[in-house]
Amino acid sequence: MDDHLNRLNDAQQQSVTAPDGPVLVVAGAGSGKTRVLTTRVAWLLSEGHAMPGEILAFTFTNRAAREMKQRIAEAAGPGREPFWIGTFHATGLKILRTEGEAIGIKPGFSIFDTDDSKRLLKEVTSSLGLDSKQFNPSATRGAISRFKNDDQTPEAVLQAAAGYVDKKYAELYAGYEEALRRNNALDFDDLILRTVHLLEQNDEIRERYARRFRHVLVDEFQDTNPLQMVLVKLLSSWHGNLFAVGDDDQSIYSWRGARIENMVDFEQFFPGAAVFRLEQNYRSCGNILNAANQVIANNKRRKGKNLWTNDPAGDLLCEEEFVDEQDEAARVVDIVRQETAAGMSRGDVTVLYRTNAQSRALEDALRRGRLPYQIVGSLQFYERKEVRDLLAYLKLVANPADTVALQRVINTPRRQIGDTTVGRLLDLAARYELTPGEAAAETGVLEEELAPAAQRRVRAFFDLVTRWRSRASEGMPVPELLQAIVDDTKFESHLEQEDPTTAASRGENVAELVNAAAAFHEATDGGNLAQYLEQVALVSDPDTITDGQGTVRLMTIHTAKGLEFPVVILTGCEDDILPHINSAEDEAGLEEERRLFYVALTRAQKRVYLLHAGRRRRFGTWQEALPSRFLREVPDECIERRTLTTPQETSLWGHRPTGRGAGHRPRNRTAPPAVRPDQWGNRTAPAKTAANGPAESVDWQTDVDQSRSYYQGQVVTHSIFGSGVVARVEGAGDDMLVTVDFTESGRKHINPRFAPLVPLD
DNA sequence: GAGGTCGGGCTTTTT
DNA sequence: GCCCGACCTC
Repeated sequence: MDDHLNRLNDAQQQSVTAPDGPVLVVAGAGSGKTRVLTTRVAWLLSEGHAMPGEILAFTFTNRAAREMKQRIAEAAGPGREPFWIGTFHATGLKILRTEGEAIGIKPGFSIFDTDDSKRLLKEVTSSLGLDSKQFNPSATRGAISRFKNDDQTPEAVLQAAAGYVDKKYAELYAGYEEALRRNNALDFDDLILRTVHLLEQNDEIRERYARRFRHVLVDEFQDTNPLQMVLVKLLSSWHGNLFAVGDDDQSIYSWRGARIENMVDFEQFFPGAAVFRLEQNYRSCGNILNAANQVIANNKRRKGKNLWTNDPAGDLLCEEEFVDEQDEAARVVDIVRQETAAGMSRGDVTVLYRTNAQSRALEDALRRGRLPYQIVGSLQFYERKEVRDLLAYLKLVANPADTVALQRVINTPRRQIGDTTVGRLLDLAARYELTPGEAAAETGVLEEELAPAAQRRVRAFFDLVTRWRSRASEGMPVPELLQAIVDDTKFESHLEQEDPTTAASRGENVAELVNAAAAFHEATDGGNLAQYLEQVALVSDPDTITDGQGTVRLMTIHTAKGLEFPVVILTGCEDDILPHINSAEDEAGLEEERRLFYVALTRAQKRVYLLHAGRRRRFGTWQEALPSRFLREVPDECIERRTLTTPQETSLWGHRPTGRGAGHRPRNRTAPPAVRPDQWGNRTAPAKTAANGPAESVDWQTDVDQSRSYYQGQVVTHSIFGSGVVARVEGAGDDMLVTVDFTESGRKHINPRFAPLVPLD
């Protein structure tokens, strides 16, 4: 243990060994936050302050929980890791599974994810006679989520309702709660909300848990919402030992109800709290840290801190401007090649963006460039239709009351059971207060509304479900059950029939799902169906990040929080994207966007590229874009700026603000860049060598000379776009812009300095 | 009940 | 520019 303590700096040591009572550790980016948390737990254990079962730790992702467990095991020895380390949602669920009946939650309940909730809400909306366009389920779900996170009941919302819309939201909320109850389901927010209610309403249970947890620890405290705060208070109420770690500068979830005040006003919430500050950064080189510090200093609502490092200044940051998002994406491919040629592995390079929609152009370019990549988030494995369909079968097996799952699968694959039949079936079930399966099993019920053929088909379907259900209760392992469902439903031929072109890859996803279930079965030593579904419901994007060294990773800035990478490429550094157009109007929104930019910068250890384009496709139409205002907040001495602005180009894509860029250009023009000219000169050879070897290196000066020789009608190749004909050459030297009509990709504007154009003689 | 076509809306971030 | 849902026809 001493060994572990001695490796910490003073501030870290003091935090780790803080005496009982409330403790807040303000931990800047890269200041060893996780290390302090894990060492604190190991220290509590080794000093005899707590047994493993008496420690409760909250994280925001399963990945963080896993990492924490692992590190504690290293520090405290195997078998000593606490049992209660998990996300707020997983911990709430764990308590509800054992104690939920005290507040009327029936065993075997389902967890509804966002998609399930929206489907359910859609039904509720139309049953209230409302238009689901005006009250679209996404927006309604968001509103209900906010109500729940503020611990407001439907009745309270109704009382506070000012106008028509608010009143309808209250009705929808009430209807949605009722529908959840009928489906014996809880949504994400319920996992915390209901746990809070359970503990508030039941003195015995609250006391039992609060006494058990001698020490409660919370990671990413700046992201807690009011409800989570209440939960933390309840569970730490007996011993009063709360150890919270966070960074107000990294609070980026206010839209999800997070209250930065929980952290900023910590000492008011917990009088007598000890506060420690970690300001030494061990992650980023000096220039990156300097840039991040200067940017975040523009925020007014913060506790204020200044991160410092012993590390050298390192490379300058690079700002680069492109004509459009495709050029930007082509440059990303270029950078990856450059970095790998310089000794990085592809997994060391991470591409970040503000919105998921931006990933498309990047993916296209990476695919064309034959660079293996991994998208973390957006269309995740568990969001694919075929996967969700099969999971819905499992959900229905586990919870007969789950009508959302039922409607998903009753006619997938086709069973001649259409919307009319399903509607009648659900009506009957509701009328008799039975589950649809029970209604089908009852003699005489289906007969009331359904034609004989429909009765037969519905019964045949529930016969299948009942068979699977009894196998599950006999203890059939989840992977085998899943395989039985795939076989019994002839799922593979259903895929084939639905779309032959995608059947093969979707079939692989099915196989992958069975594999994943088998992995679960092994890892959990024969975990049951309910446990499997829980685990699947609570996976989040960051949980799926692998350490695969061979793939470039792409993700949103939100997803990247808490991670670090040697090289970060932040794309779309443009006003209306970062800061996002929907957040830029008020000061609070703008400050959160700035924190987002700050989070992106502070992920990087060695190098940062900040890319932006002059225009971008949005909803199929081009949209002009200006460089992000945050770029101007990065001090000139730590960044190398490469912008495209020349008079000629101004005419190319219409009105550009005059004067912008004038300050940067002389730096570029008068001399080769101050840093890494070798890297800027690196050029990737066209496709054939690019795929199998390191990039061919060309001297900077030679490259500039070579770039003078483009002429109209010349045939050239480009590593991404293939071959094409030069249509126009504008500018010269560093500012040259060549318009090329590519055979496959159409017209593109290329700056040969950024993207290699090789003449074909 | 199935399969096709058409039009509208979508893109902020997610446990 | 794409996806989903509404609507239409067989």
